[in-house]
Amino acid sequence: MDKVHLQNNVFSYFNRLGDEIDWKRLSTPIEVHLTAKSEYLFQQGESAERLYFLHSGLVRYVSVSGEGKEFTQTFAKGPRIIGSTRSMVTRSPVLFGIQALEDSIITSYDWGEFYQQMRRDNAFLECYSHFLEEIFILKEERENTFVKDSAERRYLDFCVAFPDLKERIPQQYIASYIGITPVALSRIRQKLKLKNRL
Amino acid sequence: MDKVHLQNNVFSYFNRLGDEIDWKRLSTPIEVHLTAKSEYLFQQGESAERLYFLHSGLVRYVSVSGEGKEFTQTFAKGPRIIGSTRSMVTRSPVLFGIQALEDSIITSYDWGEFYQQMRRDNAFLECYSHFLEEIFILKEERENTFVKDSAERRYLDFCVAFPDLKERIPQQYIASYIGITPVALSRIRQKLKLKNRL
DNA sequence: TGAGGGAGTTAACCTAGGTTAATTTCATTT
DNA sequence: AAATGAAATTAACCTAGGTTAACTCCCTCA
Repeated sequence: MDKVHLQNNVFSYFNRLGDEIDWKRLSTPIEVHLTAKSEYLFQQGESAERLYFLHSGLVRYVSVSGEGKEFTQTFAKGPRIIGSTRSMVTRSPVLFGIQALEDSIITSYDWGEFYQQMRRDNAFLECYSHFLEEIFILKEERENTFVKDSAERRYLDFCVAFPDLKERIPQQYIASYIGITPVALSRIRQKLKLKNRL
Repeated sequence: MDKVHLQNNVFSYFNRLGDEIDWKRLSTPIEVHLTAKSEYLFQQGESAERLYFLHSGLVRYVSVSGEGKEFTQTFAKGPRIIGSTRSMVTRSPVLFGIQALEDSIITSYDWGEFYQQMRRDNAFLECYSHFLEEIFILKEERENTFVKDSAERRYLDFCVAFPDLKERIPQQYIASYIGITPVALSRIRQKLKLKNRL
């Protein structure tokens, strides 16, 4: 599990989105983070101007409201880029923390350096914009779901979108992902159970 | 108001995000749309794989739920890029229509051709990714607002985010932007009025 | 073995916002 | 000036989900 090997994982992930990236440009050092279950990679409010890559494991993005209520923005399973685009780009504190739900292997680069070194590489930029397109589309879908759908519908959608996660993570996190309390989710599940009995 | 002039508007808008774009690459023809107040540039469900630019005027993005309820995703004032990133990128039907709230001058390019012609230009790609970063960040903020804030809070935020629009557009569209019914918005405004009397 | 302690369930009550419908206000057309 | 009609307000009633709290399962750890 050396750094070279991990770095190659990251490269091949990027290469899947658009090939011929000239990785020789990249000299900024990779950093390794081993984040154990329930620990935080970084906390809300810190500055996390790094490009993180989740090699293996499972995390959630959690943000806490002024009144202290937790809200799960999303879940992410490796292998996958993670982190806060907003914080990287605007050089401002992150609006959410990243918590490991299972032991996770994560690496990171300083985004400022990474971007400066790679931004003249056309293949990289194209790949970066495809990544942005993708996360934008997901956010747009999520916006729609909150406005148009009931909590019950959102729960059913969650079960389709993350079929394996339903068993793997505590129910309260699912509730906070669909934007309701654990109590309300329990009620909904109860109702669904009765409905399917008929 | 000839096409050359309009095209220059679009170019200089892009150039503000990142200069030195080589516009000589671009040969796909620009198209002009004059969309009168309350008319649609395109309707939900159509294919709108074009890069639109709103030169002047005001529009809203409207999507209609299965039950026939309207929801306003956002408002856009010219000059600004408009359209559906999702539809452009995934070549799928748009999930919302664009309706003019005031007479608007809009131009468009076929996105497939535009992108093919410009994608080798580093300055353009960089500028495109900055655009994507920006719209992603806005969506993320909007996601947060729906989960964490009350409708009253969202209304107050709207008034700050679009100070001029409060007077310019019908209240029902504001309601549908913050995700509530016109009746509920009216109630909230009433409550705020009383509160500020004290 | 048994004593926490967190996660989920259930029930009772509360509240924000939805629904329907009546009323008013204002803008446009004739 | 009258007539139409859409937009906003208000009131009465309803419902989804929040809040609090009691109760039950585990699971862990001593």
